Amino acid sequence: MTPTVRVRYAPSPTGSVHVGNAHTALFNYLFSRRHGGRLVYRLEDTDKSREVAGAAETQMAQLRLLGIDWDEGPDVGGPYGPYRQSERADRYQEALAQVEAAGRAYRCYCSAERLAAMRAEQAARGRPPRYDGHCRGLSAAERAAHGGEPHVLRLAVPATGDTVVADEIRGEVRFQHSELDDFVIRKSDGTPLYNFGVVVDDHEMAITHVIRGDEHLANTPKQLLLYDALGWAPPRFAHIPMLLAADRSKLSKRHGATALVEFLDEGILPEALVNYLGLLGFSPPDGREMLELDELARVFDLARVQRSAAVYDPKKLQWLNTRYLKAWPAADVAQRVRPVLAARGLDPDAPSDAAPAVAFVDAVETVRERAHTLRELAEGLSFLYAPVTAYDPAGVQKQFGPEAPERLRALAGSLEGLPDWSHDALEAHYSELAAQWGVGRGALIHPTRLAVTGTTVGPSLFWCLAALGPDLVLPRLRAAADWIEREQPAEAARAKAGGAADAGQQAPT
RNA sequence: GGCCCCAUGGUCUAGAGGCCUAGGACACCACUCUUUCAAGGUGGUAACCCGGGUUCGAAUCCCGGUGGGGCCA
Repeated sequence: MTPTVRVRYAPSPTGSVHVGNAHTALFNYLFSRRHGGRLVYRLEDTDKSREVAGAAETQMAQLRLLGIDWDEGPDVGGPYGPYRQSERADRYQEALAQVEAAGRAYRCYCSAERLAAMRAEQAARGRPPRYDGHCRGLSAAERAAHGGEPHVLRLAVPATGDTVVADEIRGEVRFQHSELDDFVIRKSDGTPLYNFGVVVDDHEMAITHVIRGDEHLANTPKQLLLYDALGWAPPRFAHIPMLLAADRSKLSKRHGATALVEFLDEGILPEALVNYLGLLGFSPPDGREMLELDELARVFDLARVQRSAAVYDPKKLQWLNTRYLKAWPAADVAQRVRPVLAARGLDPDAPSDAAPAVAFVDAVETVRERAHTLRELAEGLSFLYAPVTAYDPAGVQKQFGPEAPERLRALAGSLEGLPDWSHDALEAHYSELAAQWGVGRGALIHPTRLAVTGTTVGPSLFWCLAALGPDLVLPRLRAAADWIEREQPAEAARAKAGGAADAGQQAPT
């Protein structure tokens, strides 16, 4: 009878969710789902000085955005609560008293000065800083003499022997007791230290597997010693690789976007982010690259988790995102892009210009071909739902030469009566005009694109024209002609005078 | 500084002694497609950190070094 797998994710509410934390949360989630277990969300909110108001709620919301949810936690409750460390003070006190009563810990009255002097002396002799056990040897009488003086509680670590961490990923890691000192488990103000708190929480919440970042491996022997002192059976441990920045240093704010929301704001799909995170430090047996949350959960296996830290690469994330954008049904993508459009004041159902001739999903279907993010998709879509308010400057230099106004007007005129506004008909019409006017198609196509979309990039021009429809295209063509004359009167005048041998030259700036 | 972990191309990784003249993916480069930009297609550059062992045989096992990271202060 193997007990139900119970894992936990225990963040501090100090800010928004960071990719490293999301990675840890994800691995815990995957492991729990894979084994039909339970995921516990525990708030490590004892350090009130670092706590940020509202951060706990924000973090939970952000994780849920990724599709990661939990079975027990501060917001959903559960049979092993409370799930906030700040509400568990009495449990820590009980356990603290228990270790002390069992004689596994002792009070230390050493002053800060004595400790500092000791460390200085150790440093001078090139020794590692370590408590010398001064108060461990105190007699009952000496102890009594200290009475109620301020003190800390230290764990009495065995002088000899070792503690072995049987890590699920790294195998057996051995720590000599002589390397560990009698570490403090209760501060002079009575509060427990980190290592003590986790042990109590993990035990009382019946956690079976502690899956956490590699940086905790070195804390594990201390925790194991604590389990022993408390007479509790320890859980299993699995230390997963940390996430590193491109320069292989620990990920931090100064390395650009590391907060989950920053990616989401850029238009990365939560599904793509989860997929990417799932591939850092883990790879499925079949080598597939595109796996959504449920598929990852199906194949997740601690035995396939990498031991070395992983540098996280936004480029690959973007590649995955692009793949999702193309793979999903257009209607789904359309739903995702609506809020992004709304944030820019655009509503496909209520365009601020005349209504385009294309259905929204169809527009998404086409425009998504060249988008890497929802943001780019929204940008690519905007010419359909809002007037062109500016022209790409580089494009203006190239395409809006002195001859442009006349051509644009002529184009508008010839397009005016066109009975068929389909892609193919428009393309045929442009080919004809180009031949008739003795110019290359590009000389017509590029200025038109700039005039009707404001940019030099986008889907096939003929698709754009058909999508916009004559009601939008004709006025934009004429408006662009007017704009050019207004902005570059000298050139326009010269062209009109007929002496434009150097037509197409750059405008003086 | 002490202890611990880690080490396959720029990055994520496959590889659990012969299947490896080391595979895939991202990125990069070239070509191609083309009305633009992407996407796509094709091809290419690029790695087992170093040194010793063990073995008939090592990317794979052992030891040492180096490098990176973490923890403790």
